[in-house]
Amino acid sequence: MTDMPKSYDHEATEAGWYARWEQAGLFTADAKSPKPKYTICLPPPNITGELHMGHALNHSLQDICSRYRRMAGYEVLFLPGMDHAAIATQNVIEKQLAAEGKTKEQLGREAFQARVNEWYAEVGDTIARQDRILGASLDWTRLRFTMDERYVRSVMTAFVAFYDRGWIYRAPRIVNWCPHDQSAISDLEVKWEKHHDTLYFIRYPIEGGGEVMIATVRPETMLADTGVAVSPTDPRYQSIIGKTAILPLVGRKLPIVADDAVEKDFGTGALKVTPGHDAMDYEIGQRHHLEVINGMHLDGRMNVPGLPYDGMPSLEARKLVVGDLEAQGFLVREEPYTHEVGHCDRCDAVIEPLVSEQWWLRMNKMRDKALAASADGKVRWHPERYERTYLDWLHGLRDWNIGRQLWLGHRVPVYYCGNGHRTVTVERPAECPECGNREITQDPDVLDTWFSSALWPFATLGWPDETEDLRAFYPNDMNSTAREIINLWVSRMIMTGLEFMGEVPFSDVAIHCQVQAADGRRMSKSLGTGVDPRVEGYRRFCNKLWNATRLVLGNLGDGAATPLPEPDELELIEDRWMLSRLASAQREVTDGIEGFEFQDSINAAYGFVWNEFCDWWLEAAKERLREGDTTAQAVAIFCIDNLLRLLHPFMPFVTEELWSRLPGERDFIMRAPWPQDLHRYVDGQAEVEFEALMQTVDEIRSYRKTIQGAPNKGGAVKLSEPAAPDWVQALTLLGKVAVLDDLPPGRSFGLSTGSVVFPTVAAVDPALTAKKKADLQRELERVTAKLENPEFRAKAPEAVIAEQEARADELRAAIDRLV
RNA sequence: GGGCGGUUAGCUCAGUUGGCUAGAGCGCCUCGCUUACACCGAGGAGGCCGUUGGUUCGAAUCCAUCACCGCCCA
Repeated sequence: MTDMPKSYDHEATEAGWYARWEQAGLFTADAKSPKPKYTICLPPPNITGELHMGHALNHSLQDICSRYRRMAGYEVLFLPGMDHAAIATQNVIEKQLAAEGKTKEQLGREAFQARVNEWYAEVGDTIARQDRILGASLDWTRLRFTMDERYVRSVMTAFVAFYDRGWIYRAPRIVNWCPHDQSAISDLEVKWEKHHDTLYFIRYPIEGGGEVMIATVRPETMLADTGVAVSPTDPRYQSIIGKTAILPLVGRKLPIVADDAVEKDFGTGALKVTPGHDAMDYEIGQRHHLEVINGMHLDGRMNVPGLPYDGMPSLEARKLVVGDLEAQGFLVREEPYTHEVGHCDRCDAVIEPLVSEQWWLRMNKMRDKALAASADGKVRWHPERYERTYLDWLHGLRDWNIGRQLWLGHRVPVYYCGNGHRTVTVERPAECPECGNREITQDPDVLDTWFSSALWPFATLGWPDETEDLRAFYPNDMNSTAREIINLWVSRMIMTGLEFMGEVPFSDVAIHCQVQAADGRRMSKSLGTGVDPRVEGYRRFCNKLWNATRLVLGNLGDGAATPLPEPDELELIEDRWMLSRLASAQREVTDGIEGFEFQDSINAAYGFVWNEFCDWWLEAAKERLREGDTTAQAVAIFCIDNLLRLLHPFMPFVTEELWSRLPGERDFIMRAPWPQDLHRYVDGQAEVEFEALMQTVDEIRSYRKTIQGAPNKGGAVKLSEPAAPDWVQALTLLGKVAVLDDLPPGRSFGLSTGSVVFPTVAAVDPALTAKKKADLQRELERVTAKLENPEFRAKAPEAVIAEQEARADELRAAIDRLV
């Protein structure tokens, strides 16, 4: 028969295929190919650990698109890569060191970097292995890492280009400071958490008499206060605007100013202004020319020389400050207070807003281009609603703090000579171009990791060099990402792509749902859910596919070469129906992929294979296959050939394995053309007729089950119309009945196409019949009521009315049959 | 505080422009080891589609309100 095992063994069959694909160079893109190009640059996973289920899903989605496009005739580049993820990696390594009782400072920069390199190598291998297990058809000959020499050069080039445009500048600003990482981080890297704190009410005396009460959750920051602000429309405070308050514990004079930013309803309506340690206060301070005092060191300890709190961690200082305020009579009361506190996304430390010198990138020009590109429809979002997320963020976009004070990352290409001249060049200068001084030092700051990621779609292809790859594969076609990455990454790629390449980096952005897929297996919601059930559903489906193929191959004999008959040569209703359904499945699967509705694709393919090909056609054609009927063989092979190709993007391994077992010379399935030209097999009449047959079979099966202790075969059917030979054959096999002209005695039931008799004396469960009848009658009443409503008749479309009338007739007939 | 999404069968979710007789997979119940598959086949049970209103001949689908959950951004 066949050498195929009885069930599909994933491990045995999958292990070899990836290596064979790779060896055959099937994933290697040819930049010289005359075919149309299709490019996806894989979002580079952070080299911080193994891939998780979100990656698996995302990589799979991109692989589906890549494999589909290859089969559809495109030259596909699916480019793999990894991201150095400076701040995240630094944290990972620091945690490892901490577990060993060490710190990075003890190690020193060089040893730390060596340790990081080891880590990159190890994790990089793991990630690549996982992608191979997943089956992702990535072009490993083009693997990129954001710390590769060439990539670093791209990053430096971009920095210098921005600098030369005058968009990069260094300035003090209030930033989100992570005291643990000792670095500024961007707004997007701050996560907000609810904290239960205390709101302290403190009175500040006013020069010349009186006082003003403020409320704060961070009393220690008052040591850096330089003003008091009230709302200009607050009647309570009109009289004190312009006066001067005296800062308790310190004695500093604080101008009292009026500013719209002050919320009258919060606290006392009077705000202590600490421009050095609060973003909003900083803005108020700018507007009123208040002094900026830096009250904190970069490690989070207080910087208040001359005061007893100097050098204390902030929380300790807070206690002491509150105690002193109380002792000196300035503290009025305390209230419990819940508010949102910023934490570092990477290390969870509480963020301290503070003023620091940073590198900034001016975004307004790039922002405007990105907005225009969106308005012109150059980038399409799937689902569409995410375009708004992108646009909203762009509209409120401010200059980007691209500097970080980390040990890891791309060091900014900014050099200073001994005389203090600044040079910004891709390569380290040997001497100062201005004064010839040879004492050159590089700025210690590194770049935000997203700065380098923003260049991904073209830096991976060799930019700034005009490489063959860059010409062939830019712009990319699709970018697939999780929605929380839209602003961090996608928006920035669009901006840099427009700026440096003059074109959007990709035409479509697919935002995948946050559904988790289990490691190592391609899956979707339609194949079951949850982690284990999913793997389970996928496994079952593979097995079903395996066995359907096994059945066909086991009965093939010598008839394998029979060509598929033309549509008008097909005699049997089930064959015509089957090929018509195949054409329809091809359409749905294709439309689903093209339209970024992958779920629809998978559903269509799954439903076709299981519920149509296996459950109906194979069951009806089994007998013919056993007898060596060459038409049945041809239809079977044709269907399997096509459905394997339709499934290949979703299930690369099992389809490749089964394809290789089909008769004839077989190249790799992933090089086979995508199924097409099936339209001529569409046969609406065959579908209607076969559906009637399926309904008849359903009725027979259902009646059989209502008879207590009924055998699962036997019985006789008489059709009301003269029986066509192909109906007789199909009914006999599917309904397990004899089709006769004269029914024998027995228990008789009405069918929509005739009647059926079972040779039994056993009783029919009366409760079952009664319930069925009641359901039908209730339904009939509803339909009748609708039809008797004159407004329905007057206003509903003709087709709907006709539909309801037909429905009523059907219900009446069904009720009659039950009697 | 602003924005977005979700709330449908025990679980996880589909339901396109309102016409639904509300579906799927898993789970559950009954029957069946029929020579592709028990990783299977057959039959079934199970839902006032989160709340309250509104528009409409007709609402899971449109509008409004509320409730709870989640995410993003301030």
